[in-house]
Amino acid sequence: MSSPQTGAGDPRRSLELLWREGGAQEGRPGPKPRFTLDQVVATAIALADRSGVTALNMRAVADELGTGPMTLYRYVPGKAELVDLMVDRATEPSPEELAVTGETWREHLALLAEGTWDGYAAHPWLLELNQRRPVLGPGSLAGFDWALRAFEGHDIPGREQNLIITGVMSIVIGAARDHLIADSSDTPPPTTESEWWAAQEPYLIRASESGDYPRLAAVSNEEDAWSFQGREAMRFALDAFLDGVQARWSLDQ
Amino acid sequence: MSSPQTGAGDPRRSLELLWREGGAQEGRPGPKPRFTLDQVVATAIALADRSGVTALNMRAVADELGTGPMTLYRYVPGKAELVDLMVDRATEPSPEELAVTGETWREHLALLAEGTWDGYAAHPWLLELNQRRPVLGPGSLAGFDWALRAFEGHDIPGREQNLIITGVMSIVIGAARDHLIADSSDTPPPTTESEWWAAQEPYLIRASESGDYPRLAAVSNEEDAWSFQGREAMRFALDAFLDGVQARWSLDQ
DNA sequence: GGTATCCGAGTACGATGTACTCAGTTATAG
DNA sequence: CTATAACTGAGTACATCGTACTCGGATACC
Repeated sequence: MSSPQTGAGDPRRSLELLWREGGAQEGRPGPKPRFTLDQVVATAIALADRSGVTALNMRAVADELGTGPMTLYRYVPGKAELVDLMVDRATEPSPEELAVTGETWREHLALLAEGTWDGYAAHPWLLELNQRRPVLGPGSLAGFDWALRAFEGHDIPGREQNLIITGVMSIVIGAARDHLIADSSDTPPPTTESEWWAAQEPYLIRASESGDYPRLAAVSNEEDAWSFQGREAMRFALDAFLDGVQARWSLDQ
Repeated sequence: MSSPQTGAGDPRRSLELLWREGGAQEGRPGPKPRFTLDQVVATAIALADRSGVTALNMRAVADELGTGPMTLYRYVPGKAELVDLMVDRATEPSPEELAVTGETWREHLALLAEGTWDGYAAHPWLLELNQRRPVLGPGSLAGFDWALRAFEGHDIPGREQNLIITGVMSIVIGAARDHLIADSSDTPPPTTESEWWAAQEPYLIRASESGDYPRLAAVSNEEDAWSFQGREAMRFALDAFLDGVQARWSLDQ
């Protein structure tokens, strides 16, 4: 029942941590830290990947590192800021991803969508966070900068470039939220996707038959009305959106 | 640092509560309940509207009602289920909204988008929730059924109707998340939208100047690259998406 | 009126984030 | 080489929040 909120951390602290390039401070008295910030963040991400967001708490991360809960506070000001760091790190495009570029603007944006989708598939806890405003770190900026490659050589105002990329991201995140939330293995109740719909079904049938939702009933009568996978839903909306974008600027692919 | 997760409640319990039409049980021994489930839910919504999701806890809701925390558990099995009820109630279209219909399918979907946007503006805590799979109650179904009116008289398969509506919702929610999250008045740190960006600015400038993000730097140089309001961003993506939908089925508006 | 049932409230416990403290360690100054 | 100063890691403890358990009292049916 408890989960962190991204961006709830003091943005100043999060940004400071995000942007200080692992600056190993030299020439300081005292022992060397036993861990690095990167290690802490990586451990927390691994834990979240494995056990979901509800299992992500300071004691668990500390256990994973073989230390006490309070030791973590030597590296991050609090849990909220740790989550900010996790998000930026998990959002960072890999070198392989950075190396790829779509042949056309449209193909590039499709790659952006697919890559983002894959990212959520690998780190479903990202979807479970309360993402408020994004904390912009090196990872997110690298991703955004890569996305902007789509428009190189085209004459589109920066404002519209932003709006287009934002639109793509909204579509991907929306579809991912609907279809990709893996009920983190060990959060009770362990309701799988099928159990979920099985529980709803009797009520939906009754609702259909009640006559209160005539259009819903009509649609539900069609055989495959609800039979689409997440990636499909994402592609559908994405393609329509990009069709519209293409027409709007008479873009040559 | 703590917040509820929608859909984390046992769906069976939530659904049962959602669909039992305030069935006042008659002829039972024992005193009459002091409150109704509706009252509890309405109180919780009012509290969340006023103070945000972090202030929404069982003790606070109980205080609001002038009773003890445990009394609430006579009406709901737990906080998660209460939140499910709140979501469905807050999502329910008002009678006035239900009465309106767009002249064209496109206008209807635009009304859907605007109405949803307004709903998030009125209940920003909806955006702060970890919405997992939706728990379908009378409110959500009524909203969906209303949305489906867009396609009455058109020959579009139900599956595509669903996909289109889902796409619209993704776009609205994405834009709302980016622009509408009102940092709930009293959650620390009380960072407003402008403070937020002010904190990020120096890092963004340094990032731009570092040369690591050349495309981002180019875009940021344009005067109004980031100057759009949320509703604008939503309309932009929505219009492009609907353009694409329209072309795809050669829809006559 | 007896009785079965249900309501409201109080007490208390477990989980979790984190403030505070202190002993031990180690890089630098002399 | 030694003294010093700062910093690290760990432990203890408290506040918050969800909620299990329990019981006295009220109420409708027989």
